[in-house]
Amino acid sequence: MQNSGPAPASGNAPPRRGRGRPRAFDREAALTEAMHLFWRKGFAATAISELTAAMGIGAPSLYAAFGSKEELYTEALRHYRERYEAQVWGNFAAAPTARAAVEALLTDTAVALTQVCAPEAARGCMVTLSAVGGEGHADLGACVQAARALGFERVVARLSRAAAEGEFDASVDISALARFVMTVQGGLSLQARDGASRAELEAVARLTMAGWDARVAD
Amino acid sequence: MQNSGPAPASGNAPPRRGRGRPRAFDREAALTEAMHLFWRKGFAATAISELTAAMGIGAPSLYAAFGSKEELYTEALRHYRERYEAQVWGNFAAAPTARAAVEALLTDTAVALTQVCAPEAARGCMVTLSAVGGEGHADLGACVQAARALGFERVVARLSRAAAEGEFDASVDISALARFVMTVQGGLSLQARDGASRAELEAVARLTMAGWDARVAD
DNA sequence: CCATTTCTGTATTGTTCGATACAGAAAGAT
DNA sequence: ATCTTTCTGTATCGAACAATACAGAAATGG
Repeated sequence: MQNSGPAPASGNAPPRRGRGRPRAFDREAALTEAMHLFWRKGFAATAISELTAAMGIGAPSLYAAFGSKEELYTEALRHYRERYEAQVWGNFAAAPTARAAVEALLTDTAVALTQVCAPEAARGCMVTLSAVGGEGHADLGACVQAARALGFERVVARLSRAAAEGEFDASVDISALARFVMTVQGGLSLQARDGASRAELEAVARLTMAGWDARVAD
Repeated sequence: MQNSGPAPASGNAPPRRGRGRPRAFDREAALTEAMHLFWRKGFAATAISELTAAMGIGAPSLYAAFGSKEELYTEALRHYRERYEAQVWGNFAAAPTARAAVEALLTDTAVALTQVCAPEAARGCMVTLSAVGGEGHADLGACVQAARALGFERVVARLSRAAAEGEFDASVDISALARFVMTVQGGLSLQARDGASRAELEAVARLTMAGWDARVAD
């Protein structure tokens, strides 16, 4: 039952082909296709037959390589985060001030959510919009919820540091401000899902920063 | 195939019992249970067997009364809006200024999203968080998307009126401001789904209004 | 070479899905 | 009372679901 793949990613310097017949498909490419499908349709509404068709493999290959539908979803989620996280959080982490970090977060989110990668690509963040928790898969739900909580914690940490460095005074409610930022950031995914353009989302980011400036002394 | 119920809700002064055996269950009560289930689990992840169990009826009664799973979802959605819309939009409509209207909208949304009605009730707005469009049901998806668009249009209309009445000057980008408000309002559902409290959501509403004040001359 | 190991494609497992056929029950109509 | 109409409960439909059995193919190790 447990994964017995050929030491899936233990390093990668020695490709370390196992003994038997080699896998005939690119595991990462197949995972990307699965990610796209889960992203667009969600967990429950995506059938194994759709996955195998999109991944270009048979069902036994899918189960041999990924274990189960749940494990495949978990890996697809990890793949998604590894692929897109830097796009949204990279400038946030590098910004010199908390204000610049939050502005970068919202602007980069607006850009990331509106770049069309595929003709019928999913719109909105896979993590933000995932409803897998309510669908009766508590473990997967906890997984995406933890991913969402991480974003909030990052903002809280950055704001705490800014407060310690005197970027704004101690009267600012850091938790409330962080939640405000994450509320907008999440809302951007909902807007993107309903077809909002990049310019429209960037305007939302600007208005949010106006709210920031109204509350935080520069 | 088409609904042949006894003139379902043509008025209600004459209960207007049809000819045959009377229905043994309360249609509205059953619809409420279906709404709760769809709200919590979504369309695809809710099985007919779960619905019949929660509604306390057999499958033939469900199909006789509601037609199909899709039609039941549509009715549950209508039921949801009829039941909760005033709670969120009532004060918005009655407010004397656009600012008061938006503030009421966000505050009332914060309250509505955090009032627990049932032990394991769904959290977040059924319309905002519905992913039925991506699940492969384009018609239902268009239905919820239209419901979401209506909120945006209401805010645009109120802001346009305010601009015409001179509440703020003509340089304000009404569409952008409305989208900002709806982005926050949607984001509140995501926060509520992840367990945010009423006080936390109300703090987000306050920060949003600070942003409003920063952009709009009073 | 042959043995071992692992993957692939076909076919199929048992289960659950959404939706109905059917017979009996409960009402109005006459 | 009898006929007609409509609802209820059981039992079930074909289709689709997630997951596997199995035999053959393709690689390594000896």
